[in-house]
Amino acid sequence: MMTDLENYLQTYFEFDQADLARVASFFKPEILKKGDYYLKTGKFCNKLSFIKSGLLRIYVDLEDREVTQWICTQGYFVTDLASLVFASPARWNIQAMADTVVYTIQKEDYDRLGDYVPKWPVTEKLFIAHCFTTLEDRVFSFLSMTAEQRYNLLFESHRDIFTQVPLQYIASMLGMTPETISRIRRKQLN
Amino acid sequence: MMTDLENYLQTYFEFDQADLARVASFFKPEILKKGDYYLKTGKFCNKLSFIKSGLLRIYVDLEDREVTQWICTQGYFVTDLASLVFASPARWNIQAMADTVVYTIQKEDYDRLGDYVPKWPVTEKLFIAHCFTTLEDRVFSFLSMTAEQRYNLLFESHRDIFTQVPLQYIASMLGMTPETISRIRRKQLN
DNA sequence: GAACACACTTGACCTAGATCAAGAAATCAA
DNA sequence: TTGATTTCTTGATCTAGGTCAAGTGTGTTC
Repeated sequence: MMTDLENYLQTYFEFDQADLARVASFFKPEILKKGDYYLKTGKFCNKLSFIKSGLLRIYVDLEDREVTQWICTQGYFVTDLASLVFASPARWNIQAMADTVVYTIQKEDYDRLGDYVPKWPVTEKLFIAHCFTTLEDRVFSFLSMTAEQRYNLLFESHRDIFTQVPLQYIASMLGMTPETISRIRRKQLN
Repeated sequence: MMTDLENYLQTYFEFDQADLARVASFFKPEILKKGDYYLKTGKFCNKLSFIKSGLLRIYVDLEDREVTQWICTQGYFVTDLASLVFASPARWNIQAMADTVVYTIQKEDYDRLGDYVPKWPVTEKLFIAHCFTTLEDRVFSFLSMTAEQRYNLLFESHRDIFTQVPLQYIASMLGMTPETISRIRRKQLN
């Protein structure tokens, strides 16, 4: 029987069944209630998690407002990569927006995955490179698209976010205001 | 005697002298004249280069304009990571904006660096993670900063670009127009 | 089923930054 | 040196999207 996690790992990585099980075995379930923090700015992020259900918001507090950097949903990984990899203080807050279940691997296990699974280092590189590419696209969207185009792009690719998350957070991660999204929506109803 | 490349590798990576020389030995000089293309959209990027001198512009052609994604200067690496790592068609054009010398490693050697330098896979991961973090900051700048703030940030961190590159390209990579930069400059002279 | 808290919409107005057009400067070419 | 190009600045105007404020749902809670 395959867990969600193994199933997900398989779609991303070319592991055989044994490696799959080996990697997955290091992840332990962790439960977050709505409002709980997975990570707070300034702490060290010593874990990486796969989201089984629920959703997490990555954001930063500024003096006068907060900025949502991304919302992580079911089937994706979440961590503060810079903090995990470089052992630097976390830049982001990560908070559950609903009751959430994640599978978590601790940094000490994460750092030793390569000892157990020879393919791990290459796989990990591919994974991080994939994340890099995603961010490249996101930068490009700010350089080349209007608010409406960015909204449509997100809506097509992450429809699940829109059904579960208050508009203000979606707007923030798109670099616009909730009012603007509201107007885009009305316009699209003709 | 250390080459620029070895020197640079050393500042980023914790290689000993032997590994440094081993990695550097795979890089061969390549000369680009102003206007030459390092890479064109749709081709496969089968190399990674370190810029010894000169500068390269990464950009995309849209129907009605072009968008500059980044300008790479002396002392940095350049490639299309997605194309190199996933063997996908390049998304970007990369063109020399001045006579440029780079040290280039071919994909076949790059893919085998781990065989010669055991530390390579970990090092490479750290490097790509660092690039990821840089892009995260860039996304954040679009979510949280005004045109003037983004301009100042780039000016502080990459002053060399401003002395060598026409304004229109800098403006594009900042997501604003050349006129806006011109006005920001005047304002800052009081 | 009031009263309250949130989320979302809508309108009126405002502003950062874009667009367009015309000049200055600087750079290059011969 | 002079003309030709390209780059940069400046002004006038416009507009996408922001801000502010007032509704309108739609749950929740007691």
